[in-house]
Amino acid sequence: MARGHVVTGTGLDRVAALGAELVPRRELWADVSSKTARKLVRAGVETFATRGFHGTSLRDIIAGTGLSTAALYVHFRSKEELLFEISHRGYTVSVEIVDAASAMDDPVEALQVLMYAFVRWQAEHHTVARVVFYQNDALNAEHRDALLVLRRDAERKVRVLLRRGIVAGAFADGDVRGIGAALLSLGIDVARWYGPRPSGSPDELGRLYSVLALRAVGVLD
Amino acid sequence: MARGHVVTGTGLDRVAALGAELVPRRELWADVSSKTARKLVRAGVETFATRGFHGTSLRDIIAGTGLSTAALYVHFRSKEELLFEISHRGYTVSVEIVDAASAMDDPVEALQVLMYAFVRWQAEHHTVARVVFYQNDALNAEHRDALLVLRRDAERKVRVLLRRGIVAGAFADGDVRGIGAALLSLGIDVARWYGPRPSGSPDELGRLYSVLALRAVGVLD
DNA sequence: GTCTATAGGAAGATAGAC
DNA sequence: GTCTATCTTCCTATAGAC
Repeated sequence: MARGHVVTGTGLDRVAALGAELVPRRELWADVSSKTARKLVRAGVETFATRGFHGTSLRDIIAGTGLSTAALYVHFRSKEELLFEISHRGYTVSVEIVDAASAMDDPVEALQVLMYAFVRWQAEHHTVARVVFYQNDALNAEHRDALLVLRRDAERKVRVLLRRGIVAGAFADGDVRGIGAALLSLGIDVARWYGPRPSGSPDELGRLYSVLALRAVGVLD
Repeated sequence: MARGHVVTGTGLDRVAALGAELVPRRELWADVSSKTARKLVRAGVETFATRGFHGTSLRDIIAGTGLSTAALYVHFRSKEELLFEISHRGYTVSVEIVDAASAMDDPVEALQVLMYAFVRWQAEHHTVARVVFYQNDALNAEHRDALLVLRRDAERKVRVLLRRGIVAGAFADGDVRGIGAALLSLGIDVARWYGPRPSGSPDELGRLYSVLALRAVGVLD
């Protein structure tokens, strides 16, 4: 590539190292109440991701778990609540990544690390992410609203970071709302297309997207 | 903004004018065989977009059309075929936009016009686009494969354009496959978030994204 | 081409035994 | 906490009259 430190890679190793720290390594479903509930959550993720919430029956979910459909109701109030459990966890992770990256001093580095960590997580957990970001319409109003709060929070924090970069003279002045939305959009959409035969590893994708993020904000180098 | 002709807007009016010509103005469902079939297609678009294919019943579709569920089977072999009719049209439009833009001489202008036209179409027809790009899993294997051919075609043509820009010395050398995917990803995802209360008009969004496309390829200016 | 009526099956959720 | 059995509702698709 041609343009300065943005793409020569020296900085990218550092971004990848810092970003990798922000990607939660703890078992994703550690907070789920019981072992059986976790089994159902994992089965729900797989089936919801491939057939969608409405395309998935209880019998699809329990297939392979050795459980009955009735067992689900011991651990969740409904099929919809199982979906919410999954979605809420995903949104929480996203907000945590945005928070941790935003806490960094240098806005340039913060933006790169944010994008790297988010995209890497989306790629590594693309099955989970597909459910988290593409099945919101199947939730009831209360649950949908709860996630909307988290989403708005993440969006706002990205805009704050962008403004910080502009004030610091690191990013070009511009449409903060539009560019912020585009950056998150880019990251979320990874879950849609990143499939079983991906064109690059989560790390490689994170590196590329961290560069694209800098270019999008018109980093002045 | 700060960096040269890319963002100062002089060129953007020209991009918008050229791009607007590529956005099909013909009635989207003009090719659908009969008036009643068109009515069903339109109803299908609305319901599939809000509740998804599997979340939509035949009774949801026909509600408000004055037709019965049986009427649908006169015009389509199944609910799935109705979805395919919609999806196929959307993919066709996308390929047409990519084709028309790719035919332009200057790769910089071609890329901008491509992004402008595609994003503007996605925003203007976000209801249709939601169905086209987010319900493919509900199609049968044969229909899914037919769309995959069109999708691959569009992806390949975008990569050809990117390489043309690199060879011409207009774009920075780089990860053509990854950046091409990211550009399409950015455009497609508009359909997911562009809702009833959008933050900008389709034209404004197209302009912004045409600038982001240039930045993504590292236009050397 | 449209309707009413319905077949035939699968859906989400619950009852009650263990 | 888990099961089997089942309730009730809703689903896609078809039959047959007009």
